Amino acid sequence: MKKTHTCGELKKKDQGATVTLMGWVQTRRDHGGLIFVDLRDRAGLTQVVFNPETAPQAHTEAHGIRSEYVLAVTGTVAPRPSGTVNPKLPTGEIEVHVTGLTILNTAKALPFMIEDDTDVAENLRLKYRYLDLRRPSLQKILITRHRITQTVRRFLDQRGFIDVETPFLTKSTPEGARDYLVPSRVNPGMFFALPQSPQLFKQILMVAGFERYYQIVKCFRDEDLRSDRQPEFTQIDLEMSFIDQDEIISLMEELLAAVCKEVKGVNVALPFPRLTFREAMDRYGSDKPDTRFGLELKDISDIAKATDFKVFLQALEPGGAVKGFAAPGMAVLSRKEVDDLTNEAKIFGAKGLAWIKVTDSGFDSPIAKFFKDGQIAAIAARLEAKPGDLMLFIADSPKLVADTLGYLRLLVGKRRNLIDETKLNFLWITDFPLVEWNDEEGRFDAMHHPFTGPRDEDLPLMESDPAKVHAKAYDIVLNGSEIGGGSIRIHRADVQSRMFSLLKIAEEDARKKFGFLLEALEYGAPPHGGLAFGLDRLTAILTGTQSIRDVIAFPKTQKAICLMTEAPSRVSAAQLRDLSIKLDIVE
RNA sequence: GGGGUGGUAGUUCAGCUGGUUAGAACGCCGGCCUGUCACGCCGGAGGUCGCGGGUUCGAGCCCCGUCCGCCCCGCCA
Repeated sequence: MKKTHTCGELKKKDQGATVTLMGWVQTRRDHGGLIFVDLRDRAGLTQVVFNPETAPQAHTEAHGIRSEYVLAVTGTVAPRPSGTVNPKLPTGEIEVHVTGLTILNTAKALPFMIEDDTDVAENLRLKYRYLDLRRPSLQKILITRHRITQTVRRFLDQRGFIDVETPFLTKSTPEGARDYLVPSRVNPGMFFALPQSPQLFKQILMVAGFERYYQIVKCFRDEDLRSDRQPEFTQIDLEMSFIDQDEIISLMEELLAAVCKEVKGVNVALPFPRLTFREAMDRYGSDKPDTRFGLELKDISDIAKATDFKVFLQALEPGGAVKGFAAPGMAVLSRKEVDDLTNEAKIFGAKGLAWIKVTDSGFDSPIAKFFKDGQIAAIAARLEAKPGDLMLFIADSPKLVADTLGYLRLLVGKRRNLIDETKLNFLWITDFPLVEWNDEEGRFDAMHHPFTGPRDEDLPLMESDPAKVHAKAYDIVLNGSEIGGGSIRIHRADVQSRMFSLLKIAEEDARKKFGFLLEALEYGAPPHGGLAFGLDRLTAILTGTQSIRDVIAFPKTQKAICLMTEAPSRVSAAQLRDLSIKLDIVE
């Protein structure tokens, strides 16, 4: 017996046809006489009918059917009697009058129901992931993910990119995130690392002359999880030779446009807007701003300096900033609600949240007494605040001000429903600093990674004023999420060694860690650069889901555990012995 | 490492100020039902109140510890 159709495709025009469907029992409605079963497969639902008069044997067998039994049914497609058409189902005009039933498998009573609008605890969903994944909404997401990767592969193939696999068992590099380590049995005491990204390999492929490389590939980072971070995640990774930043950016815009066209049917406008890192931080307090709404931050340090408000004055002294924005319509907030906002600000280490309500008659604020005539009005003008608005201010170091206000801006945007969820706002962030100061270590760290090229015009500053050097690095942001990033790489060994000395990485250490790349750069490395997209995040945004766990078939919990397989787990003493590993755990 | 939040029937939840036998809905099981699609009607079973300790005459409820899920800070590009 073979299935002839899916459960999602039969229509009125198929009436009279003899068909065989195979699928799962969504629901059974037993009327004593007639039995209705909604049969489900990945394509949809079809109602099949067991009639005791026309098919007594099948009807008798159908009594034993339960939810999620796996059935093969053969029967005739018939239009539904008038008045019983179900407009909610694509197949709702027809039903299948069953003549033959085979129960292919039974199912135990389920831990939860297979339906889209479920609110089952996520730990149960993850334990029984195979049941969770039966839900059409999750299947739809994974199918969309498939369509995204297919579109990407087609596009990149057409543009001359070669799919090359790179090793998963590779070399640990202490920079960046923590590595997942894999012990080498045949080399006792030695470890591979799972790649945080194929970064070095794709550069080597450029040296090898592949010119255009791509890979849709798993990456591994042993850091704490978030709703948009899994320990293993997928990158659309690519690298090109003989190109500059603008060429990569416009090609990637075409790629993203093709993806949006395919999965959303939307023609996104090209080119995408660009902001420099500086401008993004100044205006939005974030290097991945959500530009679907306004509420831009304004610097009021100059006005604050002239007030008598000690909190502002003390923050400004050591090079701090006072910034704020106007939260529309939030002047009605109670004292408690404003206190709640203050507590949100404190998450980021803010010592407090200054606020001024703008009313029809003037201003209302506990700090008003510290301001001289006209100062509050000047601030309100700067923030373009209107009566009914609540002006919010943070005074602290520039980084803390940006982090806190960037977060509050998002919070207000969400609470005031200012975000148009139908928008797809792509945005490039460019001109990142090459390095950032690491106070704890007392040296500069690479902002992107140590192979990112400095802007040509900034090269002379690498030794004299490193903080002022800009990188040929770019991030792509979609609706406030960083969905990708890349850079033009350093392809000359002399620039690379200046970079290492700037980062206080000794020549010898550099040789030990990535000598193979440095050596490769000495054998005719072409100028090259690339980018990697976070496929999981991109898919999450395009499918409108909150957590990337929903776009990964078998995700891990916040403790990096797979509840279905119960990985990670203990291993046998023999396995450890093979690997020359002794555990040091207090039981 | 830290902050927040949740954990009571298979599931989602309610459970008052600590007080008799821990409830509801859905699901499940049995019976009835020939046009349902949230089928309907009747009946029934089902509880380690996450786990451990403490306070108390008495704990689902209070205290301490601990485990797990989720959100976040740190971390991570």
